[in-house]
Parts: sequence; C-alpha cells; structure tokens
Amino acid sequence: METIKPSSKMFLDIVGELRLMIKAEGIAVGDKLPSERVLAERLQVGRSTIREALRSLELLGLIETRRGEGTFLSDFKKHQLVEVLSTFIMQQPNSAMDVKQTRIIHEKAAIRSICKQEEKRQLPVWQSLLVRLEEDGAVLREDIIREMIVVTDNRLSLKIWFLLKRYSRVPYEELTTAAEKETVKALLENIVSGLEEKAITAYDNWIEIIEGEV
Amino acid sequence: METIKPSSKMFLDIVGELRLMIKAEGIAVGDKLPSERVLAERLQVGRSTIREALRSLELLGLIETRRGEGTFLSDFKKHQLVEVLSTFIMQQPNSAMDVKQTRIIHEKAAIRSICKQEEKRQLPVWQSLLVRLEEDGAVLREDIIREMIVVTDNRLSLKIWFLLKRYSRVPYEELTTAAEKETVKALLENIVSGLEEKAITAYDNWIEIIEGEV
DNA sequence: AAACAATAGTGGTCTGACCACTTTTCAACA
DNA sequence: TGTTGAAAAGTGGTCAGACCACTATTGTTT
Repeated sequence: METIKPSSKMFLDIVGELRLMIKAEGIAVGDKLPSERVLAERLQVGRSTIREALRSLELLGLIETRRGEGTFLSDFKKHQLVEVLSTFIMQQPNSAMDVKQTRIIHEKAAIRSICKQEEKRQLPVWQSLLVRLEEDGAVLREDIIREMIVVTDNRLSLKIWFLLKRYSRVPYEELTTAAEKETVKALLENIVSGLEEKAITAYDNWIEIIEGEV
Repeated sequence: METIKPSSKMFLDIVGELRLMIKAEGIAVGDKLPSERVLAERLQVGRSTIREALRSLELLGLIETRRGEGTFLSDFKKHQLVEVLSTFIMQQPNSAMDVKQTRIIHEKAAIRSICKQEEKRQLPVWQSLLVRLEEDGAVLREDIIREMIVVTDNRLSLKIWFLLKRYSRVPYEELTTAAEKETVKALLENIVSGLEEKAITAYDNWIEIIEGEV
C-alpha cells in the first residue's frame, strides 16, 4: 500500500500502521487481519518485522493468532497485559505486602459497591450463601469474595483480583472456626442490609481472623 | 542454560524465561540484559524468537533497547505503550468503563488509607498543595492523586494506577474552574482532618465535575 | 451426495546475511 | 609516556528464504 518513513524503530511504525489499517478498513473485533505475508508485502517490510509488531500486540491482548488460520482482532477482555505486568512486578521486593494490600483494596471496593446498589444487595446469592453457612458450612472463602467481585460487573477488577489471589498465598479455603462463620454471616447480612461501614468492619475482622491463622 | 519445553507459543515461554532469568541473576532496573544472540544461545531458540519476546516487552515498556548498546531493564515509565493501547481499546465501550471504575477504586482506596493514618495526614504535602491552590492555582489534577497514592506506599497499586491512567486518557490537567478548586480544597482539608467519609464525598464531587467537562 | 485425499494458505521457527551504531582494543604518533 | 585515532568486536534492526505444523479449501473418487 503506502511506503512508511523509517524511524528508529520500524516495528513501532508497523504497530501504528496496523492501527490505521484496522480503522480504515473497518476491521471489527473477531475479524481476520491480512496474513503476515500480505502485510509484509503491503507495508513493504520483511515478514519478521511484521511479526515483531504482531507479537507485541498479541502480548497486549489486542490480537489473537491461530496457527493455520490467521490473525484476528481480539476483544480486550483477554487482558493478557495485566498478567504479564504483574508477573514482572511481583518479583520485586516489598511486593508481598503490596499484593495483599492491593487485593484487599479490590475486595473492599466490591463490598462498598454492592452496598450502594439496592438491586445487587437483593440478589439471591447472598441468602443462598447464608443458608449454606448455617447448614453444612461447606463454603470456600474464595467463593464468597469472588461472587462479590463478579457481581460488581467489573471484569478488569475481577481479573486483577484473580491474579493477586494467585500470588498472595492466602488460605482461600473452607471456613473453619465458628467465630469465622459468625463474622462472615455478619458481613453478608450487613451487605444485604446495605450497611456499608458495618460490612467493612466485619470484613476487617474476617481478615484479622485469617491473618491470625498463619 | 536450560532447555525449555515448547508450548504452542514459544515466544510466550521466552517472556516467562526472561522473567525467571531476571530474577535469578538479580538484574535490576537500568541493568543490561544479555544480548539477543547470547539469549538465543542460552535458551536454545532462534534469534528471531528472542526478538519477538523482547519487542513485546519493549512495547509494554518493561525493557528499553538502544541500538549498538544493548537491552536494558526499564522501569516502564515510557509512554509509547499506552498511546497505542488507548487508541486501540477506547472503541470498546465496556472495557473503557471498567478501566475508569478500577482507576477510581485505587484512587478512593488511597484517600481512605491516608485518612486512617495520623502520620500521613500530617504530611506537609497537603498543606503545600492547599497553598498552591490558593495562590496561582498551577496544580495538576494528576499531581494531587499521584501524591496520594505515592503516600500510601503501595507500589503495586501505584503501578496499576499509572497504567489505568494512561489507558483512560482522562483530562488529568490543570484545575480549571473555581468550583473545582473549592472541591479539591475540601478534599484535601477533609483528608488532613481525617474525615474519611467527607473526603470521599468531596472526591465524588470532583469526579462529577471532571465528567461534566467532557 | 458424501467421503476422502491432495493442495493451498497460515502462523511458528530457524538460519544466515547485511546494515547502522556504539564500545572496546590497540597500535601509531607526538 | 601519554594521546589520539583507526580498526575490530559487539549489539540491535532488518531482510530473505527455507522448513514445519496445522487448517481450510478444493477436487476427485466412490
């Protein structure tokens, strides 16, 4: 197609060219991009240069490649970006504490978010969790929190939380003591009632119980 | 070094290998990585595969390459990543919303965290910001929020926030109207006084003002 | 019409070759 | 001896061509 003016980093230019091409040709999410060989031809660069650009975009989760099929414009929901970044960040000192704090940030935000929304407080999920707590108690800590974040309907936050959970070596197992069950019950009841501050307090207590365990 | 078992995407494995290598050899920010040829030799893959991984990390801003010199571990403050990303992503309405909500989560968490800690509320930074607001008003929105998150001393949260901020192309510029200045003043004063809920309310107002601008 | 085999297309990887640039080396010079 | 400066070595940037593994298409046979 057009000839591009080489700057210091050709593959960065290619990334920009691809963006323009996608826009110009109205390529939508899920659509197929031209093949690497075609792109190399059209942009007048080597295939390896095209690939460096495509691989970058793939790591960002902007495109998806399937061997034998082609390259497709991807949905941002993949968020591979966050994954890579976190694995790099995670290995730096002080990070264990940061990971825990950040995880708590997202968990508390979910609680607050639900408390503020009438329709989400009335979801049957909470009652069902309470019932399960009363009966056999086969409830995973992880399930409770995950449900809350799922309900907030923020996929990015959910994705981040998943990552943090994986790295934070926290015992997300079954509820153990009776005291813990009481605390979680209080948390759920306060959420249902929309008592934000009390819910947060219950959550803080819960964290303390879990901490004391380790 | 070691031989890696090929999965479907070799270059993704390489990204992981590089991470391990950086950790194992204690390569710090600013340090030089082995050359592409050496990496190819050590990981027993072709140089082009190494390059695909490195170029990906470069677009993420995790490394920096200088022709003739080498590849260096970077503290990913270089922008280039996100201009590209935002232009790619902003077309998808849902993810844009998620990014914004998640950014707000981190900003509010910082405010709450500071309000709860006496010693951080008394930091001279807040007074100095207030003074600057009263006088010429040359204060960037970004500076205020960043300062708050920095003070919380959670690097991970800070990095996530940086990322989200750049994704969301929010007008993080100078404070404009008098009403906005008043709101920010209220936010800062409530923080200093440790009035958590009032600080959050002020923050909510601020967000609304910024929203209304667009 | 259905089943199957050959073919073309696509991404994944490797090799080797240049180029442009920077750092290092080391010999010639003052 | 100390400096200078040119050659050499090292490094990232790019290209071309060659395979491989896999998928989709095509075309023939049954």
